[in-house]
Amino acid sequence: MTSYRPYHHGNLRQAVLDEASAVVRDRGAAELSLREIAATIGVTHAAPRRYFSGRQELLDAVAVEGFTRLGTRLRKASGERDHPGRLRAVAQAYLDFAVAEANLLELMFAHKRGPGGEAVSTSAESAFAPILQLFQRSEAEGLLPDGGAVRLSVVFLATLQGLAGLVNCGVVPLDQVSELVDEAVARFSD
Amino acid sequence: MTSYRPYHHGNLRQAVLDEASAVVRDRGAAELSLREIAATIGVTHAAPRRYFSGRQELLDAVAVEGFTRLGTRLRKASGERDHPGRLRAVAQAYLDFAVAEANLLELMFAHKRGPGGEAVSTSAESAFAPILQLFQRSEAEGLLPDGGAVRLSVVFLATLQGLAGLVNCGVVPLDQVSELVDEAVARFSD
DNA sequence: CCTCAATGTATCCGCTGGAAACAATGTTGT
DNA sequence: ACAACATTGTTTCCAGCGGATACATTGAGG
Repeated sequence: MTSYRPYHHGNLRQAVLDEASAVVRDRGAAELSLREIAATIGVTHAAPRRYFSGRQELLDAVAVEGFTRLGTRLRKASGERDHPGRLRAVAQAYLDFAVAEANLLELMFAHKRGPGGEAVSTSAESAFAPILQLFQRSEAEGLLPDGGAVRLSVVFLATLQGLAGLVNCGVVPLDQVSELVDEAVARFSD
Repeated sequence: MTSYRPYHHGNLRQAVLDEASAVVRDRGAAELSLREIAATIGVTHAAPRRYFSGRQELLDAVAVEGFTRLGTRLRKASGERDHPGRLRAVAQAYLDFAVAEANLLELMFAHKRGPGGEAVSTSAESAFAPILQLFQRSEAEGLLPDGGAVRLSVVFLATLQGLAGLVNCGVVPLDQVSELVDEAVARFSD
């Protein structure tokens, strides 16, 4: 007997978002097709439009979800005892995420965004907050020269994101990540 | 009198490549359409296929051209006298390029590549060679602690590329780039 | 001149994002 | 209980895309 499928899905928005995330993870944002996602869920290609006004908006939502998950990981990692330990843990968490979710990271840092793309920017700032707080705390504890915690945190973040990008586009081999992370941490530990 | 258009274009490959570069620069790689490019040049949409077997191959060619231009700029900038000066000049050149060619940079560092994508990787390595040489030279001149010039240069490059990414995706405002570059250079000057 | 390779054209395919009119289903007020 | 309304999914259309193939035009070499 065929399972009965009601006219209303009940949770289409989340189903579409989940499927979109899966497609991005497995094949990248460029391969994402609204029609394919709808077909996978078992719904007409016009149905998802009730929740996402277009392709770009769906991609933005996937990016926001990505930043939320990244932020959670960074926050968990920023609780080590000493300054270099915190940097190391955060850097490791960042690159673990970046390598495991290469396609998602590319989407998250994509230049292009739809109307309402501010949501992506604010979710990005939230995700990066733990890094800023880490430097501010270390500064307050006297583990760092006074002043410029914001600047330092941004440059540190840039280093992590840059490493992630170089790894994911093939310039840096995976087996060198660990020693490069060590070098990066050393640059921000004095 | 209407200019006579011969059956054979004479330089179609270059014309397609130039137009593709212009589209990427102005609207981003995602907006690039083979048909539109062909129409702009005044040729059938199937004609460019004689030179680029598909869309991805054309994008790869645009990326290679981008790395070539970036490499030229970096090489020119790496001729300053002292180590911090060289870092500063290279960093400035990198971010100038990144900001002016945001869409192109995104394509250059894109995860996805077609068959024959090794050409992109090798052109990237060539472009980055000046940065590696810069650190090796500084090390040889005793301006840097011995060992790890390769690691240092990769992490420095990552910092630059990361800053570029953060600026281009809107996380870092343009008017903070200069002071962030200073901070980054300071991290690699001891 | 004739042949042949190179280059551009014409035409077809399936797929995509998007828009609009329509149908089925819940919900709410009386 | 029932009518009016809002929500949600369907159907049907469109133009554009990348790609493939068969064909026409051109130029180069024997």
